[in-house]
Amino acid sequence: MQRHLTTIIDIARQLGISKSTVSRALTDHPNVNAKTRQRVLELAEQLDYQRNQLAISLLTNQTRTIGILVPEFISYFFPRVIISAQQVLTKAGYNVVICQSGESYEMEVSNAHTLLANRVDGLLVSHTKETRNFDHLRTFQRKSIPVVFFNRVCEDMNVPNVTVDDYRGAFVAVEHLIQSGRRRIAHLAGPDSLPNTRNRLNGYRDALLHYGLPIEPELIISYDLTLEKANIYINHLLNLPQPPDALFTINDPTAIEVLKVCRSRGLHVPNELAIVGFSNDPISELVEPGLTTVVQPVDDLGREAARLLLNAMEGSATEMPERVVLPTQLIVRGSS
Amino acid sequence: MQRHLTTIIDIARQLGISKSTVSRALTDHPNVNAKTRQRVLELAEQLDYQRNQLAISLLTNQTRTIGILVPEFISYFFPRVIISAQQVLTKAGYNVVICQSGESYEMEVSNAHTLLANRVDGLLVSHTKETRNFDHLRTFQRKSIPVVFFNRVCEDMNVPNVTVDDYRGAFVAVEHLIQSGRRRIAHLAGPDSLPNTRNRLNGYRDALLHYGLPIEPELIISYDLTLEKANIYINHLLNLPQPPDALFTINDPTAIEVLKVCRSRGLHVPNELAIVGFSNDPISELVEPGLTTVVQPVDDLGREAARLLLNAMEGSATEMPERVVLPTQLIVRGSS
DNA sequence: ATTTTTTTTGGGAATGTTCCCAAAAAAATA
DNA sequence: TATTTTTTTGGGAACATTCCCAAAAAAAAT
Repeated sequence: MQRHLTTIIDIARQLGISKSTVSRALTDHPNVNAKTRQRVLELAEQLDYQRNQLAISLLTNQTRTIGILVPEFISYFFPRVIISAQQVLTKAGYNVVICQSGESYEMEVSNAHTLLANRVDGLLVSHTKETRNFDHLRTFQRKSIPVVFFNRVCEDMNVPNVTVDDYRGAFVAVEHLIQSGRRRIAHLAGPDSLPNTRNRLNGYRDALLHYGLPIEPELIISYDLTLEKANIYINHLLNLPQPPDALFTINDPTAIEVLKVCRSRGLHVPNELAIVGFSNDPISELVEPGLTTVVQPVDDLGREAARLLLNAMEGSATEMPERVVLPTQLIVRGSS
Repeated sequence: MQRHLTTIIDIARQLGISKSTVSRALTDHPNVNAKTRQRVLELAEQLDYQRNQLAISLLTNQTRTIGILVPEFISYFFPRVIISAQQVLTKAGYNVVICQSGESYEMEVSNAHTLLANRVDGLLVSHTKETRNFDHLRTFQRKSIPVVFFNRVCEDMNVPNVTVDDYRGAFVAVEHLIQSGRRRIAHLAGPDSLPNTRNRLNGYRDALLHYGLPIEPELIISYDLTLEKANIYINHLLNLPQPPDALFTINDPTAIEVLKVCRSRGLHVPNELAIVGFSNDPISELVEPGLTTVVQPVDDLGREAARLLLNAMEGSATEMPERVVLPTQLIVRGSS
């Protein structure tokens, strides 16, 4: 594997000039003779020279690369956020490296180390559902590499973050169910470790309280977001002596799973069971009946996260870290 | 931004030994006193030292990073392929950098340059629908950086590639429609620039020929994969004086779009129009009726692509480049 | 023609690491 | 104790680039 890529020195040698001059010609530095620049540019083109970003990064101590660390990107949510963040960052002249941890804490730590070793200039992160120890991310902070959380945030770390208004989204969703006459509203919640799970749960609780409905512990189940478990719990809820007349789920895939179970049990949606999801996956408008759900502004989320990171990297990081909460919105479809 | 990260030299100085010794201690080199190693390791931990991968890569001329270049990753397909490729590559000790070009040729070229400047050791690529000139990828070849195509391949370039059996998949899909009594089978095809579009089109044609059915040019429409266009063409087909009784589409999202149009026009599926998609998106089993489709072995695709790349990077690249074609399979659901 | 100014060029340090070679220290042998 | 062998250490080159400073060349001014 003795491939040799053209360097600035090769060009200098062939032209009988110094590497400094070549460097200047290649970097649009003013102090270079027009004709010399021309010759350099031509030879560079001819040898298809490609500047070695590694050497430059080593020297300047910045890579102009930012890392994005997400738990997964199969679902619709993260890819969309990443794309919109990437647009902003690319425009600002940064490269983007994406790592996904497959919801595994171990993988997340390993990815964090890789990004650190590769000297990213900043980090955008949404942690796994398993993550409880944030040392691997604090390391970035300690080395003063800006970190911004989005969607899944660690409130203990004193860094900027962007979330959607999970509490309000959940409140409005449950309020809608109550106002359409439901009285036994179950909630299939996510893992307790995630702040947005907790916020949605609080929204659910407060909506019930606000309308004078009892909070029944047997109607609240938190689970690990795997569809197998979802299935078990959905059936468990429907088999209760007093089954719920509505089900509010932590996300749309779960709600779709509920829809499938109802279909297989011959339960009519929404007459016998109303369903409300969360996130407005594209699937939610394709199923029959359409799924009532809470919209998360995915594009804004990515854009804002990128903006906060750029601020932190380029601006003064002394102020109180900015925390953005984006509004959510209920979309009512056939399932409720 | 004068952050200084701990280096091997800081450790050496604090311990009053040379950087060579520190380096040895840190890299598990045998020629180092056990006690010295211990001291180095402890201090490294304490200062949370992180080796600078840039410096190492510069020195060794390999980054142990491989680039994955895809047109998009919103759809289900690419994320899945990437994840399975990533698993293989991670296990082999490589980092993975993912770039998405948003189906834009310009962005693809720019991404290719970035990856080259960052000195990736290998490239996994599925090009955009706009890509007709492959110079930006040939550059890798010229610099003897292994390239492997997957799914969307450039047959002119003499590199390994992995595809699914698009021809056979399409043939079997259309055969199934014919055998269930359809006679006017339309095909909504992808852009001509993509080989898999062409292969699927050939499969469609040959199936018709094989069963003695005429090929009607008015029933074959290629389009650019945007859903807005899909909508227009679907309506166009259904408005024909002699509308089709079946529609075979280039992919599942398109087929779902057909389903939606049928729903809004009150057309019964499959009685009045049978629909067959391609790729077995998870959505396809959630819609009503379930979508008949052709399964692409996404995980195998990623795994094989990674394997071929590892071969090319580590093995002898002299032989004829390997080309893998993975089998497809028809899944019949309610839409046909 | 000489001096001053401007433009253009070259040399060398610096970035953080590994690896080779020589030197020093320690251990083993005579 | 002296010599040989083994273990451990240090010094410096190399990787590709940028940037500073000085030197050379060219142009302008006297």
